[in-house]
Amino acid sequence: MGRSPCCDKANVKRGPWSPEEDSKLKAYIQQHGTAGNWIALPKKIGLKRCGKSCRLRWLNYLRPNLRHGRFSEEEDNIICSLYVNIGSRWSVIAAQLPGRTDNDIKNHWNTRLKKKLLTKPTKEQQSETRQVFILNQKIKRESASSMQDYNLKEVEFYDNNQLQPVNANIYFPQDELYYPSTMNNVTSAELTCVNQQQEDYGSTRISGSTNLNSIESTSWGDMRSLINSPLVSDYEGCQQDVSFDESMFYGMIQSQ
DNA sequence: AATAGGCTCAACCGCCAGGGT
DNA sequence: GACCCTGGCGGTTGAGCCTAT
Repeated sequence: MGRSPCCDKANVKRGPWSPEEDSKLKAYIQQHGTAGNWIALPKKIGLKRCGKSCRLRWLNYLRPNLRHGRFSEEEDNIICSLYVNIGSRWSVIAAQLPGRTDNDIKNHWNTRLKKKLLTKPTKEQQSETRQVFILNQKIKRESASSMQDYNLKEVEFYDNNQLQPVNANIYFPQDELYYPSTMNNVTSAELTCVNQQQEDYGSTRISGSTNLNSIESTSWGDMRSLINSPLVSDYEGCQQDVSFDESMFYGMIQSQ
């Protein structure tokens, strides 16, 4: 015997909600709340809708302080970072983006971000990306160039379990913006500390290459561990920055 | 102008966990 | 412990819109 349905499907209306249904539901919930029982709600209001449908309509469309419309670049970055870390736990991701629903984020990911981030670049694009990066690294190292040569991209690393943000700075080559979506492909990284007190940016750098494969998994959480490693944290008085070995850029996606 | 194919997103489906009996 | 009910969640669908031909 199968499980019993949550409502009598023959007698409930399905499909898009009418403005009248919306206003009935909204007015009732704003006045009385849900009383912790969605299933009983439509009967009380006089709606021929399934309780689950009412709940979804309220959560995704009618409740106050919802934001619809285009996602900002910052929101995209947060979604991507969290997706890399925790996967398709849309409700957890939505909790980090006030005003956005899990359904909105899921749709946005499935229709736009997934394609944008998971499309493999052509070999030509990879080669071009690599050359640009090498060139910028060369400029950075040899001429002790100022920070204007690089776009500062502030990224929040999230702990795998607790979702506590840890701030770090990443410098991307000028005019190049990369999404950290393919960090799972990373094989090595260079951690760099930069002392802001020194004019010569390059000469104060300490660095150490670390093979991320030697750690259990390659995730932003592990990047956090690296940042907090003795190599970096023992170097007092320095600003913590992270730069990447060129091999990390293989497979990364260049934004428009 | 007509039409096919792609895209978006609201809504639905079904599974699971947790609480109550 | 078994069963039922409900809320919550992620995956999927399909109607309507958009765009290219």
